[in-house]
Order: sequence, then structure tokens, then C-alpha cells
Amino acid sequence: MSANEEPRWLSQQEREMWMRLVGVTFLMPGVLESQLKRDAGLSFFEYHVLAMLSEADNHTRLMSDLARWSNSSLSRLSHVVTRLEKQGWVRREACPNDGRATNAVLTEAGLAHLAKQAPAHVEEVRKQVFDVLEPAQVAAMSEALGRVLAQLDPGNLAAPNGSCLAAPEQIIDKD
Amino acid sequence: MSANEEPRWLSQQEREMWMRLVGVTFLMPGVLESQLKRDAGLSFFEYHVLAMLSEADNHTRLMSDLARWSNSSLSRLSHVVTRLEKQGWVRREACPNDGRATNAVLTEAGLAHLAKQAPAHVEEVRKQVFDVLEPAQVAAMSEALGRVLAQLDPGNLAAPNGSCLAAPEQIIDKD
DNA sequence: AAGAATTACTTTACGCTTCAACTATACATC
DNA sequence: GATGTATAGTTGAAGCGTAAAGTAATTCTT
Repeated sequence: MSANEEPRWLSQQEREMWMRLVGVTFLMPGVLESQLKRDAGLSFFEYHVLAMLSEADNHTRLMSDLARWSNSSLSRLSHVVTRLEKQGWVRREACPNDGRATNAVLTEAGLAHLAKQAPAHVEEVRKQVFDVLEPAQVAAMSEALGRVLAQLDPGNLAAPNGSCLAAPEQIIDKD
Repeated sequence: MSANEEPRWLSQQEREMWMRLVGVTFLMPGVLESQLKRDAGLSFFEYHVLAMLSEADNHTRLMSDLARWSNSSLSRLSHVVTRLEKQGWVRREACPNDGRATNAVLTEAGLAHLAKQAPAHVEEVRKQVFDVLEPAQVAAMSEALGRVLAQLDPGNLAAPNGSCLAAPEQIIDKD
């Protein structure tokens, strides 16, 4: 936008959608986190990380790939994995191919804990999001959100090709 | 869900939408915040709060209403308003009708700062969200997000009726 | 009128994330 | 082989938000 152009203010319809998107963005993590904290002692992000490890080959992923796929910084992930290590749910392993790289591995205890919590969590996700949407709305949301996500994080569309990463397995039909 | 029922796992289509929604939820605030922090020294939430005050009659709102409408806790808002006070962009006033209540008021400096930052911010919002969506997608997203938001925060649909609140003015066509 | 319950914040302490600096390893250039 | 640059994390300090406690005012009940 050049200095002389009029800003492209949002229309009334765009503003309404914007306020709702911001509202969902602010509220959703906290609402889902309430149930997870109470039942599992996990934050929403921690659950998300454990779920991603559960879907990986050998329940193992490079830290850099895990950070990218969970939409977080390496620093944030490093701190979170440190906490999950202390709980015994994740462990760190050096990467045999690259001395700089570290793998995060979901432990047996972590997998058991995740499996135990998944039913209640998916029920809460269904209650808060999917039960209020028609199937056509889910499809439309998915298409539109895909476009927004591609803009927000262009680099994440590519399949990860970091070392120490097997091709992802077919994902278990859980949240 | 009774103890004996099978959990309602997400379908493949639902999972795809879910991962995208979570991705946008995690990434969007930070991406928009980068531009705001750099240009204005404001977090995304701080900007949101100033924008809401700018739209209020006399640029004044009850703290409790402002918290509700900005989807935050009173405690969070109290801390944020304290910081904005220190910057000279907001001030607190006791409510004449209710001794317990506090009004947040946008100062002249705050209004000027917001007006200065609004063009760049709306451009960033347009770039990250609206430029990648078709008008029909904006309408569909708005409808679907409205349903999800109603579920996440049922009480917020009602018009606020706290004391010290005039009916909101027609909102200026800004982000 | 007095006391109990509720409401509207504010404040403190703690946990989590970000920022910036650091360490170690791999790769490119000479 | 040596040096510089880039990469992959880790770590500590500071900032921000949550939980819980506190203060003050209002409303309700007796």
C-alpha cells in the first residue's frame, strides 16, 4: 500500500466475520484446556504435541519438525518437551544422522496417558465445534481455513524433509 | 457420553478442518502481532482493546463489559489496562453510578496512536485473511464461526446491561 | 438497621512463552 | 586443514496471563 492510498477498511460483513474469528481464536484454547487440565494435567498445546508424536513412525519426530507442525517456536517446544520429560511422557534422543538434531520420543507412559485422555478430549472438541456445525459448513470452513493457514505459514505446506524422519503413518482416527 | 459408549472420533474431513482451525488459532495472533509490535509497540490483544474503546460512546466502557466483549478475563484486562495506563493511552475512572465499577477511557494520545496504526493493521489483516478468501467464503465462515462462538461463550450473545454503558455508536469502518 | 451474600474489580504469586544469548555440529569456501 | 557461515537446538531472564486471595461496594434477607 503506497503512502497515498486509502486504507482498505473492512466492510460490515468482513468486520463481523473478523470479530468472530478473533473471538474463537481467543476463547477456544482456554475452553478446551479447562477439561484437559482438570482430567489430564495437560495444556491444550501439550496434548497437541503428544498427539502428534503418537501419530509419528516409532512415535518419534525431530524437534524442528514437531515445532513446525505444531505451529510453535523451537524455544517454546523445547521448554514444553522439558516439562513432558519430567512427567515421564516424552524423552529426548540424539539423532544418529545429525549431531545437532534431537528427536522427541513418546514414551509408553505417555502413550497410555494420551490414550486414556483422548475420548474425553474428542468429546469436548465435538461438543464445542462439530456438534454445532452442518457437514457442509465443516467442508467450507476447512477450505477457507486452509487458504488462511497457507498465507499465515507458507513454508509449512511442504512435506517435512528433515533427517531422522520416516514418512508419517496413516493417522489413527483420533483427535 | 456414558462410560460404555464408543468415543465419537473425528472423521478424516473433520480432522483436516480441526488441524487447520488449530493452526490458524495458534499462528494468527502472533503473525498479526509481529507487525503491531514493530510499528506500534502493541500486542494484538492491546490493539483489540484500544479499538473497542475507540468505538464506545465517549470512548468509555466498563471494565467488565470490555473484558466480556474482548473475550478475556477481568484479571487479564486489569493487567493490560495497567500497562496501557502507563503508556498514557488509557485511563481509569470510577463509575459514578456504582462504586464498585471502573470505566476504562481511551485518552487523546491513545486515540491518536490507534488512528495512526489502524491503516497498517487493517492492511495486514486483509493480506493475511481477506485477500485469500472469496466473498462467499467470508459469509460462510462468518455463519459457521458465529455458531462455534455461541457454543464457546453462550453468555456473550446478550447485549451488555452493566451500568455506565451507553448504547454503542455506529462502529467506525475500521478493523 | 444489621448482617450475609454477591458483585466488581485489583493485586500477588506462579506458570508459560518469548526473546536473546549460548553451545555444538554441519556445510561451504579458501 | 583452517576458517567462516549456517543450522539445531538449549537455556536463562523478562514479560504476560491465570489462579487465588483480597478489598470495597451493592444487593438481598431477616
